[in-house]
Amino acid sequence: MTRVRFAPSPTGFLHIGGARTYIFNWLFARQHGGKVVLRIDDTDRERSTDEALQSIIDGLHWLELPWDEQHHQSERRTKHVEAAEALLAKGLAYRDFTRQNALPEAKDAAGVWLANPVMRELTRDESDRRASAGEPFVVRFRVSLGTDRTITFHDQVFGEQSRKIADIEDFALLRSNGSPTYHLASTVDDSDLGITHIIRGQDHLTNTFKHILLFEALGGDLPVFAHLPLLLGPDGSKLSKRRHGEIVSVTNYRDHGFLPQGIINYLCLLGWSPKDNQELLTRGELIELFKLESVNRTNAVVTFDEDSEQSWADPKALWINGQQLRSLPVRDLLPYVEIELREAGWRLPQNEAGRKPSLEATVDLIRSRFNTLKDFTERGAAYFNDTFPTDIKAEKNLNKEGVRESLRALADRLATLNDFTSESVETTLRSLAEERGMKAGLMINGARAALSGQSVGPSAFAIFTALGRDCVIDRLRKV
RNA sequence: GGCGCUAUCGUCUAAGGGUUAGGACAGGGCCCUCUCAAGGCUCAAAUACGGGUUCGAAUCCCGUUAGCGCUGCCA
Repeated sequence: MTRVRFAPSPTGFLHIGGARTYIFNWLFARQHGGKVVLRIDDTDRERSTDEALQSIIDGLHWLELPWDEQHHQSERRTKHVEAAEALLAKGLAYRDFTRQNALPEAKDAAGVWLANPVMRELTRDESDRRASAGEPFVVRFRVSLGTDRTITFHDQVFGEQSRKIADIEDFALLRSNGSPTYHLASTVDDSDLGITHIIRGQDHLTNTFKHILLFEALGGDLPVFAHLPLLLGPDGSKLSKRRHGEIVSVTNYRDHGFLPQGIINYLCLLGWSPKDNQELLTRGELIELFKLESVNRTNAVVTFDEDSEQSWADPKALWINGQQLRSLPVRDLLPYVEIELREAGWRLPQNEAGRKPSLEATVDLIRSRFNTLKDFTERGAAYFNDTFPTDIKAEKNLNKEGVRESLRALADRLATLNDFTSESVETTLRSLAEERGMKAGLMINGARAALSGQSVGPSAFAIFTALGRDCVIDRLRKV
C-alpha cells in the first residue's frame, strides 16, 4: 500500500511551496490508490503555534484534497526518545557534553566540522557518570567516519545520488533539553507510520543521506525518495513566509477569490508538466497524468508584485484561475459563488416565477469576463444587488445627448411587451432609436451603464434578460 | 570555506544527438463586435560562457560563471 506524508511545521502559515508539495503527494497517492498522512512536525515546541497550525489546516482544507490520517509529532515524543536511547545503548549514538554554542576546535581548523573526537571516544562509563551527574548533553548519531563507504540512493526526480560517508557530520538526535530533533523524529515516524514514498522539497536532498543512515540503524525499510525543485520568489530566493510574507500564503489566494482547482492547476505547472502542451487540467486529469519522473530539477520562479494591487499574484495564475472558472460546469461553480455572495452579505437572488433566468444562467453569462470569485461581488455587483456603483465611463455614456430620456422612454415600451426576450428587447430598442434619429449604439451602451453601472460587460441585451423585466424597467426609469 | 543540485524567450515550460528550438502567460498588431472580455490569427522574444566528443550538440563530457540547497541542540 502506497503511503505518503506531508509534514509541515506549524511555525507560520502554509505557503504555496508547501501547498505544491502537498498537492504532488496527494496526486501521487490517489493515482496509486494509497493513503495521505498529514503529520504536524511540531518538535520545536517553542516556535510552534496554534494559529499557525490552524492556518495550515485551513489552507489544506480549502484545497479540497482530503488527507486520510493526521498525526502530531509532539504526541509521539516517547517513541522518538526511546529510539535515541536504543541507538545509544547499541553504540550507534553517543552523548556530546560540549556546551551549546561552543564551537568544536575541529571546525575552526578545517572549516568543516564532522565530529568532536573527544566526545565521540568517551568511554561508556564516563559518559554514564557525567550524564547521571546531571551534566547536559546532546545525543549525536555516530557516523562511521572511518569507512570509505558511499551512500547511494535513486531519487525519483533527481536520479542517482551518492555521498561519501566521510562527508557526513555527526548530527544531533536529541537536544540537551531531551527533545528530539527533526532528523530523528522524522525518520522514526516515517518508519513507524509505514511511509513508502517521501516526496518533499529539494532542500532535504542532502539530508536524505543522514536519514538513510538512521533508517538503517533503526532497522526499518527504506522508503522511496523524491525531491521537488524549490519555488523561488521574484528576487530569486527560496519562497518563505519570513522573506516574502503573507502574499505567498495559500489563504491569501483563497481570500482573493481563487478556486481550489485554479491554484492547484497553477501550482502543478510549477516544476512539472504533462509534456504535451496541455495547461488546463482538471483534478481527475492531474491524478491520471502526474508522474514523479516528469518533475523538473530546476527551481521555478513565482512572479508577483507586493506593491501592486493588480499583480499580487502571477498573471498566469490569474489566467488559469479564470479558465477554470469558465470551464467548470456552472453547477459546480455555483457553490463557490454563493459563498462569495453570502460573505458580501447579500441575499441570494431567487427565481421569480420564471421571469428571471436562473442564478446559473446569470453566473454563466458574466463569468466569461471574470478571473476570480471576487469579481462576482465587485464587477458583478449589479447582477445580484440593487445598489451598485456606477463607474466614470458608464456615467459618461449616460450623460451623452438624449440618452437618459431615451432610456426612460424605452422603459415604457418594454412594459408593454408581450414577450421579454433579448430579441424583442433589441427590436424595441432599435426601432425607438430609429424613431428618435439616434444611433442605436448610444442607447445600447447607455442601457448597459444604467443596468450594470459599467461601461463594459456582457452583451447589453443579455443583461436585460438576466435582470428580468421588472428590474430593468425600474433601473431605466431611475436613470 | 566544504559538499551537493541546477542552468532553453521577461516568467512557466516542450524538444534528451539531426526541428525554421514548439506551446502558454505577460507585451505589440489584426479579426470579431453594442462595450469589455472570451475566441481566432499574427508579431517580437531563449538554448549562461568557453572548450571538447561527433558528419552533426540546446541535448553527451570537461571547465568557468551564476543561482540555489545542505553544512544548526531549525524544519
